[in-house]
Parts: sequence; structure tokens; C-alpha cells
Amino acid sequence: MLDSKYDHLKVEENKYEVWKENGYFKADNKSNKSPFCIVIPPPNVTGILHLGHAFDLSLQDIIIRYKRMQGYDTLWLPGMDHAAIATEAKVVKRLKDKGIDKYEYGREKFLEACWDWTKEHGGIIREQWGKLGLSVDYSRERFTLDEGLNKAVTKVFVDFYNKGLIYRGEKIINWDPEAQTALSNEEVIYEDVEGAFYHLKYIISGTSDYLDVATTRPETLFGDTAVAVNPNDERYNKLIGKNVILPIVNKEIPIIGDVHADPEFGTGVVKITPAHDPNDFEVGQRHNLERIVVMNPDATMNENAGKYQGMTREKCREELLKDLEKEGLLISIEPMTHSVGHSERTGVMVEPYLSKQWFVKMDSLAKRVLDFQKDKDKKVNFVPERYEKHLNHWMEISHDWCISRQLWWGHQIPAWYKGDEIYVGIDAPQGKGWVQDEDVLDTWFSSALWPFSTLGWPENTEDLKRYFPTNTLVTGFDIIFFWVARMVFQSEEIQGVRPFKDCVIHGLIRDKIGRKMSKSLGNGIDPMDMVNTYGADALRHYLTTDVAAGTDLRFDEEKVKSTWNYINKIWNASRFVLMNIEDLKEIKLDKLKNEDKWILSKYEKTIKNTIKHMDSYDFNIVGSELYSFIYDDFCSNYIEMAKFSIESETTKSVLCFVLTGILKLLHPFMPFVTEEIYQKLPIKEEESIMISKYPIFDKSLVFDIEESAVDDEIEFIKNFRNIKAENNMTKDLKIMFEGNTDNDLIIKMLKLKDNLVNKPLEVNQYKVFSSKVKATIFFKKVEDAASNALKQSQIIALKASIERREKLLANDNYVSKAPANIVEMDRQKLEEEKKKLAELTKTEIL
RNA sequence: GGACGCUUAGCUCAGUUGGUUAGAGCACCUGCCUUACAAGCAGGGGGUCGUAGGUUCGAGUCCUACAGUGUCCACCA
Repeated sequence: MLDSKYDHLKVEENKYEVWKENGYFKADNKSNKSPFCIVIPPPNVTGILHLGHAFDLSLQDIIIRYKRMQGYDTLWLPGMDHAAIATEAKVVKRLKDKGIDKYEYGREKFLEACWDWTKEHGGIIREQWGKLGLSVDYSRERFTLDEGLNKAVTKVFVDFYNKGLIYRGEKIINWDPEAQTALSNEEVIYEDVEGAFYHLKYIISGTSDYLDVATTRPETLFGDTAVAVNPNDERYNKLIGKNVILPIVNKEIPIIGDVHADPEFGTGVVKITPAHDPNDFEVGQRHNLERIVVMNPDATMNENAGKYQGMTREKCREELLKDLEKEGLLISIEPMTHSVGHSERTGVMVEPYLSKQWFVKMDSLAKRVLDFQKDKDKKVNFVPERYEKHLNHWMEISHDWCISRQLWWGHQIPAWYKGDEIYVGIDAPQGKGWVQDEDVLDTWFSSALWPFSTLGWPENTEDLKRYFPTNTLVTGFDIIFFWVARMVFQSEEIQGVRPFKDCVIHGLIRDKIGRKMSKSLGNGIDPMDMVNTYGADALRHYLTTDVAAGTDLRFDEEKVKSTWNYINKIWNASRFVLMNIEDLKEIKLDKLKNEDKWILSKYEKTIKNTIKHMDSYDFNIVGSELYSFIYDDFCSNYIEMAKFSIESETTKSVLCFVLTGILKLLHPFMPFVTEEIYQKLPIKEEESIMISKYPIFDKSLVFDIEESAVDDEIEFIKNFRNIKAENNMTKDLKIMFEGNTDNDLIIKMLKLKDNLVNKPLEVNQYKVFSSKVKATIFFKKVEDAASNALKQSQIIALKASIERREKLLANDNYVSKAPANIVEMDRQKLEEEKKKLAELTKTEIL
């Protein structure tokens, strides 16, 4: 027997271990079931899971559990991401706290420290997966830096190099001076900052005239190798070919004509610093200008900055401006806001920096993706569909991807150098004097291969053949560019197919007032706190059914609480059923009464709708469908009706049958509590609900006539209660039914057995009716005003509705153009309303 | 500058191809400890669906413009 109150802590204890030990999570690549595979978005080993993970993972577990129950051979492949820059930053900090410097410590020992970190945090993450009830196949767990993935990564690098898709080049990249590594465009976050336009005097050689050069970054002037004006700019174009004197440095640099200079912007004169600005770099290439790097990797000034050498870029700017002012070369400082790139990971201002790095050539890769997206058999289907545009847009504008990182924690680049020679290969080259590239690859380079590398590629494993391409990927819109896009082009290039058929995109979790959850705001919620307070089942159900697909979710703890109440309701309904069906040996759905047919019809229709919406990933719709079926139909009505015939085998059978189905339909959302109750059922086909069969729509259990008859009786019951409540009627009212209809159920539900009369009484009376049932209530007068007011408002509403319908039906346009069934429905409604009105107006309230 | 969302009850959100009187949870009001559940039961109040046009027999739903709000991308010398 169940306790009278749902206790999530007790319910959620130990179940996960049992499932896991029984091997329910394991895929079976030899079974004759159809395969269905999801790869987990590998969480960074940097930390613990947040609410966004809980959201993302719950969605996946729902899909996987659903498919597993539907008879698929499901594989949900788990794993974690080494998160090169993020983890390295954490480990560097940890060592620093112990007074250890990364470089003194050495590469080998540093990597050991990273592995220790990984083991520690990996354990925490796995424990949290368990708390959430995620049915991942631990026997296939992978890590983006494990040996197998290293083989995959190395092979891709070498193949791409040989195909010309990877190259090494000296370009302006985004440099993180804190982590001291290159970054990709996606790892740079642009933020508006209050800055200034510094107007500087660049004196024209041999004259006393000057050009007003406006810059936001005066400290880069040491790297200036030209000043550009637009060739069509009448103000300046005759100066092209002349020289200006670079302030402070006092050397001559040329005035060049280049379209990059926009006459409308600033003063129309641009200083050109090819080593510190991507646009200037291109100008420099066009005009063959020297590239002078003026900073060290940590963003302090280098020897090219003269006396400012060694200063930070900020300090240098400050000092330089003082000196410029002293020399009369600072014209003005014009405040302005402009957006400045910051490192996604360390938060520091990114320095555009000339540097030799490895790149993936994007144009042909991107083009293939765009072509595939035009073919419905090859494309990745986004849910919601609009996110396909994000992917396409990124492909259209994609710049070559900088993949080398000046870090240690990651896949070391399989390139070796000897003097000017480069060797790229899977193994180190023969001969002496070759030195391997010190750098590692962007973490996303390895996660881009995740959907097939985890299945064993480059080996042609059974798993790879069976589960790839995978079926569904679930992730947040914020990593479409980082990850989804890259998996797509890598898979299409390397495997020739999309990595997954569907890509389900969900929104962000925000706090109650709509702000992003962040450490600095302190508004984050630990999912484990929610699990402890309300249970994983409540949390999962709330997160996955609260909002429509793809939209942000404002987290509200009150809603988790109310989900707990819902589960408690299910618990108690189950308790009632279990109390009464203990002796049930066999489910026999015969000798069905109207109310049995009614609930079975509702149940079957719920199955049909649920499957439809599960298949389209509309979990919020599934949630509300199930809620109203369980709460309103099953609990509020059927259970109440069943109480009158609880001894009957039929009633017991129906209760058991429908409850079993309810538990199964709910199982993907709330695995723990459904398992707990399932275990208590007297009749069950499997040892665990996890591996039981998902309900299938059975048309033979839909009884439309009985369904609508009971619907009508319920309407009557509702109307009766309404009238009784609004008129403050006491229990000793009397009621007279009209006609020969069978009102047994109504009489029982409303407990009217002792209130029946068969002729009118000379007291206050009130008519109550549904479409098919009519009755008159006789009652003692209590308050006239209230009941009269109610009656009047009902009459007004009815009159308005009748008028509306009469007008509509008098309109030939409507009658001829609207579908026949709609018109017919209006006719019927109109008739009913007229009857009701007649009843109401002739009823006297004495 | 470009793209994409959102605007529906006091709050948070649903509303599938246009078709009954626009729904739910929470909050609120009234009455109930009815033997599954008082973290419950029964009932109720509350919305001219951002604004203005348009298409249509019919618009929360489709089209146009505008307003507010959010996100992403690009540019920013």
C-alpha cells in the first residue's frame, strides 16, 4: 500500500542504481529492434551542472525513454568535454593558489593535474546525471580527449591538411592576453564600452599642415605604417603619395589611397596598423605595408614601443596621451561608445594580433551544408524550424576557423617542424630534428566529431554502422554556432551525411524576472537543490512542459512546487486504485458500463494525441493533455464514478488498465514515481516500467456515443452544482427529472437518492439541464437578490449568443461559404440556446 | 544597418491547418475536514488577445504599417 502522502526522497532512492544494474540503459547493437540514438552534448568538465543542463538533459531523457518503451534499441551516449581553455584556466588557477606556476611546473605534470581535475569533476557530473534519472549508456561513455577521439581528431586534421582544407597562416586573430592563446570568432563577445575618439596630429612632411587622425586605440600607433584616405575624397586625395610624420616615433609613413577609408566616418583619415587590426591588415596586404607587432603576448608593450616598453596597453595609452598633449599633437578627445571584443572565457579585452596559426578553410565546407539544407532527405531538421536560418546564416558568412590554441590541455596538433619544413601526419616523422607543434586544437574541433567519433570512427565499428547518423540532437540555441554548425559540416565532409536527422533547440533558463542566470548576479539555482526539495520528477516535468519549444523559460520555484502537488495527486489517485484492485487477477474489459466506455474513449484519444505531440517534440502540449486527462477525467470524474461500483471486476479492470497507461505515458517525464507505483500494480507485464510497452491507440476502445452521453451527464452535474452553490441551496432540496432518461449516475454523483420527487412542489424552483437531461429543483428560499442576478446574467448571455447566431445564419454569404458541419453546428446550438432561454424565462423564482 | 522572436487574465505561459462563448497553473473570492488526496474538494470573479488598417462569411491565428521589448549577426579607424 502506498503512504498517504507522496515522499519524493523515499521514491527516488535506489531506483537509478537498480535500472543501471539491470542493464536497462544499455543499447544492444545485436538486437533486431530499430536503432535510435542521441549523443549527449558533452558538458565541460570544468564544473557542476546548472539548471540549463537539467533542462537540456531532461528533454533528451524524455525522448530516449519514450523511444525505448516504443520498442527501439535506444542508445543515449554520454560523455564530457575536456573544454581546453576553460579547464586549463581552472587548473592554472588551482595551481596558482598553491603557489605553482604553470610553465615552471611543465607540460607533463600540468596535464596530470588536468586529468586529476577531470576525474574529480567527472564523478560529480555523473552523480548528478543519476539524481536526474538520466538513462544514459555508461558502457559507451566517452571523453573528448580520450584515445579514440584523439585518433579521430588526428586523422581529420591530417586528411584535411592533405586536401587543403587546413592550412597554417599568418593572420590577424583574436588574442586572449590572459589565457595567452588565439581564439575563434565565436569565442569573442562584443560589448559596448564607453571609450573615446582621440584626434591626433599627423604632420605632413615638409609642411606645417597636419592630418587629423581619429583613433580609439592611440597606443597602437607604434605599429602604424601608413595613413589612408579615400581616393575619391576631394579633401585629401591630392595628398596621396606624400608622407606624414608619425607622432612620438617621428618617422615618415606614407599617405595612401584606399577605399577602406570612409569619407563619412570620423575625419575621413585612418591610421593603418596592419599587425593590430583585421581591416588594416587587408589594407596592408593591398599596399604591401610592413607589419609591426607592438605588443607582447600578455598585452604589454614590446620593444617597438620605445620608452613605453613593458607597460600594459592601458598604462601605455595613459602615458602616451600625456606626451602627445605635451608636444601639442593631441587635438581633442571625443567621447564615444563602441563595441569591443572580450574573451568569452576570461573576460579580458581581446587583442587583434598578428600571429601564425592553423585554420580550417570554410568556403567549400559551408557550401556543402547550404546545399544539403536544400534537400529534404539530407538536411538537418530544426525544431523549431526557424533555427535553420541561424545555421544557414553562419554558413554564409563563415570566416576561416582558427583552430590552434596556445594551450596544453587538448589534442596536440599533429604537425612537426624542422627549419622551414613542415610535416603533417598521424605519426611523428622519421629522422632527427623534428619538433612537434606545441599547440593544441580548439576544443570544438574534437566535439565537432562527437556524433561519429564516439561510435568508434575511424574504425568501422558495429556501433557506427548501426547508430550513425544519429536521430536527434538536443541543445540550446546559444551553441548552434559553436557546436551544431561544426558537427554538421564535419559530418557532411567526412561521412557524407548529416550527423543527426532532427535538431531540437531549446531556450535559455532565466530567473523569475527574466534575467540570465549568472554568477555575478547571484541568481543561479542549483538543480540539485530543486531535486532535494521537490524531487527530480517534479523538476523534470516542470522544465519540459512549461514553455513551448525553443522559447526561454523563466524559472519559478512556485511552479515546481505546484508540479509536486500534481504528482501528489497522481500518487493519491494511484493509492485509491491500488487499495481497491489488490485481488484483481486479470484485466477483463467486458460488461462495460457507460462511464467505463467514457473513460476508455478519453484514454485512447489521449494516447493518440500524446504520441502525435511526442513525435513532434511538443512536450508542453503533451504535458497539458495528460494533465487534463489525469486530473479532470480520471481523478475528478472517473474515480468518483467508480466508487459506486468498486466491487465489480469490470470497474477494477478499467481502473487498473487506465492507471497503468497513465503511468506509462507519464514515465518519460517522471520516471521515479511512475516506477514506484508501477511496482505496486497487481498485474504488470514487465519487471520495470522502463522496459514496458508504450501505450498504442486502440480504436476498438473508443465509444463515441457513450462518451458524449457521459459528457452530457457531467455537464448536468456541473450545472447543478453551480446552481446549488450560487443559490445557497441546502441539502434538503428536492429534484424532479423530466422524461425517461437513465439518471442513475447523476443521482449517485450528486447524492440525490433521497431528494427525488415525481411531481412539482409549491416552493421556489429552478430549472437545471444539460443538452439531454432536464430537471427542476425545489428548494427553500434563501436569498433572492443573488440568484436573480445570476439568472439575469445568464439570460443576457444567452440572448446575446442567440442574436449573434441568428444574424450569422441569416447571412447567405456565411451559409453558402462556410463548411456545412460548421453551419449545422451553429443551427443546433441556436436551437439549444433558444430552448434554454425559454426554460429560464418561464421559471419563476418565488 | 541586417535577421529573428515576443506583446493573450494580477503573475508565468498555452492556444497545432483561420471555425462553438479564448484556456491552464499560481494568486484572489465563496462554501466544504465527502472514508485517494485540506499540499485537498466543489463553485466563482477576472481578458475589447500591443495599436491602426487590410484580406475573409468568419481573425488571437493570415497580410501591411506603427509602438514597446528581447536575442543574434555585421560595422564601429
